[in-house]
Formats: sequence, structure tokens, C-alpha cells
Amino acid sequence: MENTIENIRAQMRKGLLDYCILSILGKHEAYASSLIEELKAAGMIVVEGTLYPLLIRQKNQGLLDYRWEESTQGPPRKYYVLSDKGREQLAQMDAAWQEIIESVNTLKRV
Amino acid sequence: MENTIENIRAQMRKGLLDYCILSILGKHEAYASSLIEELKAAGMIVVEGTLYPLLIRQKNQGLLDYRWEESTQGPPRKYYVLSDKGREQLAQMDAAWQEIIESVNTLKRV
DNA sequence: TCTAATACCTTGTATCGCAAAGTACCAAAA
DNA sequence: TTTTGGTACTTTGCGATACAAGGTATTAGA
Repeated sequence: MENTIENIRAQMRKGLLDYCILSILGKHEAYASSLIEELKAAGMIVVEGTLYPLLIRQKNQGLLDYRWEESTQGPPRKYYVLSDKGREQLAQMDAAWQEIIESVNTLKRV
Repeated sequence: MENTIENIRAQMRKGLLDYCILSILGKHEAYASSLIEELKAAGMIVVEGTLYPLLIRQKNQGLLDYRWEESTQGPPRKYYVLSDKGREQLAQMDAAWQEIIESVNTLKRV
């Protein structure tokens, strides 16, 4: 159980991944590798072995749909889009996220 | 695997508990039950079965020290205080938390 | 036809948070 | 003095998440 700054960050990221995925898909459809790129660019590192099961879970929960699309350079891609249910949940997560920020602020005050 | 708003919040809280505990102890010493009260008041619900192992972990990592203190109404209390190492880590966590907020903001933008 | 690049998926492991149950101390009532 | 209720600390078993590592499959180009 290491104690580096990287592990601290990784620990905090836990539980936010679902939210981040839905947030991205709320803006535009995407496939797994592109999600990883976008997350990495924002500083939320994720690896394939985390993302694929997560997408399957969200799909099974009815939050996502997907369609296959040919690529010009490689195998076909599985493009995910937000379902209506996913959009609802994203709205709830937006609220939950704001509340958590507020909770931490409250703890910091006083 | 339920999908309620409560579970969504619980999911997001994960990984922030360590940070919240250190944040509180950064302001004043506290014992477990008082930590639970303060966390609950701020909206970060925690139960004993979560908190005690967490405190033991942080103690074993050298982030906390504790001392026993008699109580006027009940068994003695284990008051935890932040160690120097804990203070360092809290500073790192403050930075990490700000970065995560920024990462989420980045994902939300565009 | 082999290789490199891209993309998707699975398995095993560690850890976290929770529910539930257990242990111990203290004070006041019976 | 024994019992009861409240407070506080601890442990065990379980479910879920994230990661590391390895695997499968498709395509383009050498």
C-alpha cells in the first residue's frame, strides 16, 4: 500500500469515473480509446482494463447505447451514446457532485 | 447493484473519506464518534465499520497519533491528532482535490 | 504473409466501504 | 449489588471498483 501523491490522486478519482464517462458522452458520442484520450487530457487517467468493464456495466444499466462504425485505420469502433436514462442519471450526478464539493468545503470551513 | 441517487452519492464519496478525515483533524483533534457526527453534519455519511478501520490504516501509515482521554459519560475516548507526516499528506491532498475539481470542469467544458 | 497499429475484452488481485455482530466501559436505576 | 442503557471501540464477511496483465480480432502496409 504505497503512499505516493499518485496513489492519493488515484484514490480520489475512484467513484468519479462513472460520472466522467457520462459527462463526456453527454457532450458527444465516443468509443473507448477516444474516451481514454479525452480523460487523460483532462488529467483523469484510466486504463483499458478499467474502462471496458465500466462501459459494459453502464450499458447493462441502460445508461448507454452503442453502435458499430467502420474505421479508416483499424478495426471497427463501438461508439457509445447516452440513453434517456443515462441523461437523467447524469443530471443526478451533476447535483451529487456539487453537493460533495459543498460537503468538502463545509468540512474545510469552521 | 442498485442505482439510486443515494448509491450514486455513496459511490462518489469513495476515496474522499481519507481526505475528509485528515481535513477535520487538521482543524482540531477528534475521536471516532465525533468525527462521524461532524462528517454527517457536512453531508458525508460514514458508519463505524468504515471509519475505525480507516483510522487504523492512517495510524499505521504514520499520518495520525492518538491519546486516550477519560470521558465524563462513558468509556474512554481515543483522540486522534494529525502527525507531521499527516500534515504533509493533507497538503498534498488539498492540491489533488483541486486538480480533480479542475479535471471534472475540463471534461464538462468543450 | 508477416508485422505494427488499433480496438475490444477477460481474468486475477487488492482495496475500500458497508452491514452486522461483538467487546468493553461507565453510571444510574432497581 | 446486579441490571440496564448509553457510549465507544473493534472485527468479520461481503459486494463492488480499479488496475495490471494478458488475450483476441481487424486492418493496412512492408
